[in-house]
Amino acid sequence: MSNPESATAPVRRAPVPRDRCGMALACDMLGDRWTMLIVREAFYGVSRFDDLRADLGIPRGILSARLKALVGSGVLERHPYREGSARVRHDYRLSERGRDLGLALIALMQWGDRHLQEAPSPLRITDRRTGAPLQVALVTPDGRAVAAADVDVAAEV
Amino acid sequence: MSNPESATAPVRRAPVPRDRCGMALACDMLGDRWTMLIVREAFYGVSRFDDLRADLGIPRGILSARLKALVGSGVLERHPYREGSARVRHDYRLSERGRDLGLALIALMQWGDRHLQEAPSPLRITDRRTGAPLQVALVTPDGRAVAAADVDVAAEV
DNA sequence: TATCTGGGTTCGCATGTCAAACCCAGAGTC
DNA sequence: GACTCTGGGTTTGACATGCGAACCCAGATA
Repeated sequence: MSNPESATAPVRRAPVPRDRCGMALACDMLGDRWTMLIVREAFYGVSRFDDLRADLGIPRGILSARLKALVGSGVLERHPYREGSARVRHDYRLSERGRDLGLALIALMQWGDRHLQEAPSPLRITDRRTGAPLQVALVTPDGRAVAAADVDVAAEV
Repeated sequence: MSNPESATAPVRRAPVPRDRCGMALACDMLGDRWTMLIVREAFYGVSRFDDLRADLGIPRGILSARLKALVGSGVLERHPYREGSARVRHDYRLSERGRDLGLALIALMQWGDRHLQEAPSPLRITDRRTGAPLQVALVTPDGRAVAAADVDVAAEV
């Protein structure tokens, strides 16, 4: 990514205002200690209140509030289900919008695996057809990966 | 991404424990209201305490603490600089590790741009050689993008 | 000597987080 | 038809963290 070390004038302001930057908006929505972890669980398929609670060790009140927010912002959907003759209950599953977050989560995971961990993660992300391991990268519209050195980031005027 | 809608037994536990999941570790490090936004500013090249403060509207004490943590975890580096004859000061710039977070940030940005915003972001991420717009995707080792439907996610035993 | 500026630290109050206790609907049980 | 169990919550009150405003400090400038 273009990051001139040269001693030009320092950047004083982000080129994109916060309220028009998708990343900043995403951070506002996902940026707290639990929300990302809840989405991660949902991504793994954990969908029930008590399972989430047990798996994450999150307080009930916080989990309740975060789930409400995630449903409200369309990342999770609340689905009714019944198990045998039990009464109807609800679980929380990724919506289309939530599933689309997968790439960002994987990118974060691969970064964490590279930099924050000694042992490699036990999670394998592969091409279903060939079994080849997959990595997050920037690609051109015809699907070719581009080296970091060839990536240009610039704000439109 | 493989997300079976079928009525199989629900997943009760994440397949990867939190202390061995790069994503969870990354969330522990970056998961609060400000840290990601600070990294975003650094990514844009904003590097000085007061510029960060003005741009983000973050309280001084919090900014100071977050910068310390980010330097401590090796995402930012504190560099001395001097401007003209002024005394030596310090600014905060992405380290190699921090620069490597770029992909995850871009993934998050593109998700936010797609789902959280009406107007497209003014930020253009392009191939320096051809000018083609770039997108985050999963690629095989030889650099070919793989469609989401062909991606398989599974934990090793 | 006084002042300005970048880069902080220190305050006291407001807000958020937490664990534990409580609630509640319906199914099974006696 | 009272009792209890279970999933999925809400309430409560102590504690931690966040916040803005005020203060500090070093060196350059006036």
